Amino acid sequence: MKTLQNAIEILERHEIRPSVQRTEVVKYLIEHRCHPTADDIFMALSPEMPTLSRTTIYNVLKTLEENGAVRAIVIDEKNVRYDICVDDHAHFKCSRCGRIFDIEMPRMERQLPEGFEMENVDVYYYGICPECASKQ
Amino acid sequence: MKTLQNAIEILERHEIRPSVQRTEVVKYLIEHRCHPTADDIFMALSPEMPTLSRTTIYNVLKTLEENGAVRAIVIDEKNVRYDICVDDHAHFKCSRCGRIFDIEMPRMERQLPEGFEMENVDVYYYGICPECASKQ
DNA sequence: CTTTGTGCAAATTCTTTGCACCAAA
DNA sequence: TTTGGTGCAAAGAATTTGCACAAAG
Repeated sequence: MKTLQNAIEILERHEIRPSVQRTEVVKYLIEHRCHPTADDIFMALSPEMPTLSRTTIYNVLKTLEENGAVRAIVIDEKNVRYDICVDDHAHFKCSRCGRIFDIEMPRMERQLPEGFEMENVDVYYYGICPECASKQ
Repeated sequence: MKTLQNAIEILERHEIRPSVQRTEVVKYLIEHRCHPTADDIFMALSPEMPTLSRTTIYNVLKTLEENGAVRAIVIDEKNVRYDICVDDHAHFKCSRCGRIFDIEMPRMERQLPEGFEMENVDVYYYGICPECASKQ
């Protein structure tokens, strides 16, 4: 399983010490590119790490986000979702099945008004995914 | 005060019965295009309507959103913000002062993969607003 | 009178805090 | 031996639910 090495590399590249918990969270995010919530991650890791705490998940995700290793997705009104940072991409949320898909970032001419300094853009599409569209 | 007439019109256009509470919420959203939260609206209307309940604000906003009269903005991780639906526009959040600005929607070539049916796009910019940028 | 809207209190959910303990540099 | 990381229990904040009463058609 080389995802482990991969996870450690990501942490080190972002100057985060690769503790067991942090490594496991990153590993999970690499293997599950389905934009999990903090609780999804907790529930998934909890069985193999019985003493794991939700607080730790929140701590880890906060650290990862502050250091640019993950990206918080707020496409959902309920809870925040997380995505390992790779290339820049947009998100598509299917309003029928609720799944979130990675979508190529649209090329857009950024014509911000005078004086606005942009650091980042998030693009969220809403609609029906191919699967839901086909069945009905 | 013709905002009242305006508010009633908006409600009727969306086939929502213009109760006092609904009309007041819409009036507030028309007059305050600063993307308030449910609580902002509650706090603002509460003094003149002492029996008003937060539940009602949530109910009203839900109805308005379901009928397309307002738009929920989830640019913020904490709470949902609301915007009266007018033309299509993007949002810019200043990471220094936290204010949210309306920005012209960027022209973008939407090249969604085969099969995805788009209903809506949200574009959220993050950065520094002119005011914060000028005062260094 | 039947349906729709309002609002209180309580419950729920997601996230954060305070603090003590453990581990690594 | 000091700093950083983890995790429990409790607190906090935003939103929802259940239910009863009020209002409108």
